[in-house]
Amino acid sequence: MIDFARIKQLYQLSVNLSLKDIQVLIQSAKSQRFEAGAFLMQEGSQNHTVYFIRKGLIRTFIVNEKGDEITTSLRWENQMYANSDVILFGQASRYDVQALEATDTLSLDYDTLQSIVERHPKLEKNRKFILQDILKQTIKHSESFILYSPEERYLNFVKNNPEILNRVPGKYIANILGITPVSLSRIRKRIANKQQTTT
Amino acid sequence: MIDFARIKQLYQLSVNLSLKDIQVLIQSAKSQRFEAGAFLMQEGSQNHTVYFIRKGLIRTFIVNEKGDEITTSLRWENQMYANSDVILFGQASRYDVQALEATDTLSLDYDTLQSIVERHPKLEKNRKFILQDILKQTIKHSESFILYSPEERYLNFVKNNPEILNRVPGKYIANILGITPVSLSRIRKRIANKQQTTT
DNA sequence: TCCCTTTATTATCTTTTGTTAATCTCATCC
DNA sequence: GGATGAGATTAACAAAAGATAATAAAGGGA
Repeated sequence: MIDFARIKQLYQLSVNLSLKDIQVLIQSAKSQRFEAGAFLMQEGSQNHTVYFIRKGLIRTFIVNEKGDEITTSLRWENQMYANSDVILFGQASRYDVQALEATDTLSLDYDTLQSIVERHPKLEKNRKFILQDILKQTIKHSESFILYSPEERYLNFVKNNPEILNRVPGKYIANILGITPVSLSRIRKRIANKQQTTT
Repeated sequence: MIDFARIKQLYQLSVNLSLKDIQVLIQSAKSQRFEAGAFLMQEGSQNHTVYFIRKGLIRTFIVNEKGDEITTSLRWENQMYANSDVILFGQASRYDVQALEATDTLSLDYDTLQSIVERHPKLEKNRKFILQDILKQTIKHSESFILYSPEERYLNFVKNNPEILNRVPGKYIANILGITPVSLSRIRKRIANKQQTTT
């Protein structure tokens, strides 16, 4: 039985998937739901799973020597998550991955995904597409630290991810911007004051 | 006639290139030399060329509103350079790319490279390999801003790129670390003082 | 070798951030 | 509805970074 909701979600992975390609993927993918607070993976794991988020929101964090949790990424609807430590660097995950809201995913083991792609060369283009897309985002993020001040990074974040602002505690956003929650609070105040003067 | 130096250089692109694959690439690649100070590309260009650096060193910089040059990347022997604005984002380059030393490259138009890869599926693995490698570096760079202080970033840079330190003006390194040259100077002093006290 | 230009360091001052802790706000659970 | 707890803001101080300018050092070219 074909689940049209699934198809629609998966279809957003890329522009040029044929119905047949989609079927191949769907048959291998598995639905998983994580309640708010549940962990998709934990530090030390070798979990090769690639997740596609149908609904919900997850964060990735790393615990530093001081014991502080540092959030390194947020992902939400129609985005992928794969653990770069495990999949790219071949090492145990330094990260924990946690659902911040009840989150519905489609998941697929990376090696399974690989073999499917190898047996279906047309999917290769999709893989490239996904890799490139992740690369684009990562380049932009990396560049933002070189080109912009913390305040500018915050303003850019607000502009580019307005729908996420009210779904996530600000302290996680602060981490991603490379600043402390206290500093983020001050930046917000500074911006508010500037706007007052302007208005 | 086969240029063995070229083969050796190209071979380092990846682990699993067959001699035949190498020949295909070599026949299409072109040697280009840039003297110190010369530009590989300039801001506004749509240059699709992918460069492989056989010898030498280049930097990528962007000119901000104030007119300052901000160096965003350095590349040297056995590394690739491709303009992400043009190739990934499909827009005119915001960057200038300049040789800091006399630099010998092998270059190939990206579209040509694409069509070669499409005609020789075994090269696809290599493309993946290269994309993944760039992604790894970019992730690490991006993460360093979230996880480490400027001082720690500098120490990491020194540890990971000792051979580059004496080939590049520190102000370019400062840019890449996301700090000002003046601040880098102070960090160096701070580190020197700490070591004195320890010894 | 000497000069000139570029780069690095130092100084001074201002602004921002980090750190820690206290206070405030708000949502939630019993 | 009151208590609880997580998150945000504010305060106060120390540390670090930015900006600008002056000085020192180094490197390259004639």
